[in-house]
Amino acid sequence: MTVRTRFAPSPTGFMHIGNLRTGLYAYLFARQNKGCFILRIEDTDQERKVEGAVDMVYRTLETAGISYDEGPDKDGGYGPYVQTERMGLYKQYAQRLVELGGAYYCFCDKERLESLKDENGVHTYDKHCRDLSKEEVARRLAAGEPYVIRQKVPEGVTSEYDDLVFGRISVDSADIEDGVLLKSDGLPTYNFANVVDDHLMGITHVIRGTEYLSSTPKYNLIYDAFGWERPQYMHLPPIMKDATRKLSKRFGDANFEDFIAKGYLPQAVVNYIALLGWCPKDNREKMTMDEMIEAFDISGISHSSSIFDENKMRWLNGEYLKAMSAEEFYEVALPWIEKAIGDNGFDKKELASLMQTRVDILSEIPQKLAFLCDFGEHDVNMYTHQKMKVDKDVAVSAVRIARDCLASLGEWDEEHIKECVKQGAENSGLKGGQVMFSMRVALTGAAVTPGGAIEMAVALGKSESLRRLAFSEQMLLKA
RNA sequence: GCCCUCAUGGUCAAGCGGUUAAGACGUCGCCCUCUCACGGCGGAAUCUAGGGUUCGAUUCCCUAUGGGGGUACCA
Repeated sequence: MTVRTRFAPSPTGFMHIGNLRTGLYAYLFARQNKGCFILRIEDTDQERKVEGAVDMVYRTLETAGISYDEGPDKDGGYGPYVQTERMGLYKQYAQRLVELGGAYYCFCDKERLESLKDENGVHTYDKHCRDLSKEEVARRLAAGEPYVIRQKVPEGVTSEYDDLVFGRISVDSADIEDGVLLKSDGLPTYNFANVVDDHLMGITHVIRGTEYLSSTPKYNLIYDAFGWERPQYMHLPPIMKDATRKLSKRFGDANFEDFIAKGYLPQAVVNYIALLGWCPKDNREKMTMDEMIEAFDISGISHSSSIFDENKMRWLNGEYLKAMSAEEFYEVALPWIEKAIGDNGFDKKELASLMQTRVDILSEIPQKLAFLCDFGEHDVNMYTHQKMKVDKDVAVSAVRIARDCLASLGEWDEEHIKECVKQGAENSGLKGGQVMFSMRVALTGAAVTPGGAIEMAVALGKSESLRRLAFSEQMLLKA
């Protein structure tokens, strides 16, 4: 039998990491088993619906590299794939379930339900309408009384199933309420819509969060009442923001698109979230999508929740950046480099190579390149380096030496500048390091720079370098 | 309250009756070094508690504690 899994997000805002991970696992599992991965939009909650959220689901899946075989825009014969477009179905199936003895009409009003609450404010339906006679139901229906359709949970049984990750889950039917399947407005509750849709779409493996772990026995009873084959279940522990709070849509940073905007690579984010709650047999961490499909296995899925750690995701992103070829990195870094240098004619390729080992996420680039456009008076204390025996006075001569020898230099590249400065240092009796150090600070006006003196000189170009050296020399003299 | 479920360093985690309890992030120290990175080396840091079972429990069972979820005409 072909494996069919589905991802069923609600379009209620952006897609956070936890949601995406659920979709990712469903995708990995389907691909690994040469099965089908289906996208279904669960938009029955009109009140929480957010404009444009459906498009965002498409966009997110696409940039994350998760492709689906069937979905609203990709009919596979099991459509429609948007719940609001399936509305007619549910009432029909609910009525059929009544006929099959798995559900019943209920005419209880809000007040009566309200009065059922116990001291904890929890109410359990007392099955008041469960045994209404056929005639009475027909009569009240004909009279136009408002009604809901409730699940008729069998009494005195234990509903069990074997979850693929958590093992056997069993719940006593006494603990299962006769819940509403079809609301008084004729629309289905999630519980019911899900069962009907999953069955009709031929879903073989239901993959979703643990919030459904303990209600799954209840859903299984519906499958049973219909005489439908139950699917397999794979419940996934939640991703937490900290020890006690789940990641929520309000925790803005958990938004996939925000991470991309912050300069994370989609594949790095996807790789990281795959690792939250799953560990491959060989403990690998950096994996391509194909490698994940290959390595994915249920036994490696964790049973406990895990805390989202952006720190580690940063590191992983840095690994991806460092593993890129110079050209690839240049391409992704370019927008950020341009942001940093504006219209100035610096060599962007050069700058990119400076940045590649120095950033974990692309958004760090502008700050690290700030020295290119921001130069002027700076603190002379930066010229002090005890270990190397550099102080303000040594720095003045060092900077002058550098300026003198570089002024007449023809070829402005790493090799020539290096040779030139080395020679200048030798002739003057200063140590190479002393000149380099002073020159680097004089060129940038910064204590911390993304590279050494030579690299800074190359990045700045000849005329700008000489201008800055002269400026710093004067500044030191005056100090 | 009741039901389901989880519990290894700060974090992600391996482990599945006998281990010096892996690895990674972070952190600290050292090396490299003109600063910062990169790279290399090294350190500190973990089995929630109490009972069982067993020759032997991190591992199996029970209980407690703590966390998460459910208990809706939300999903």
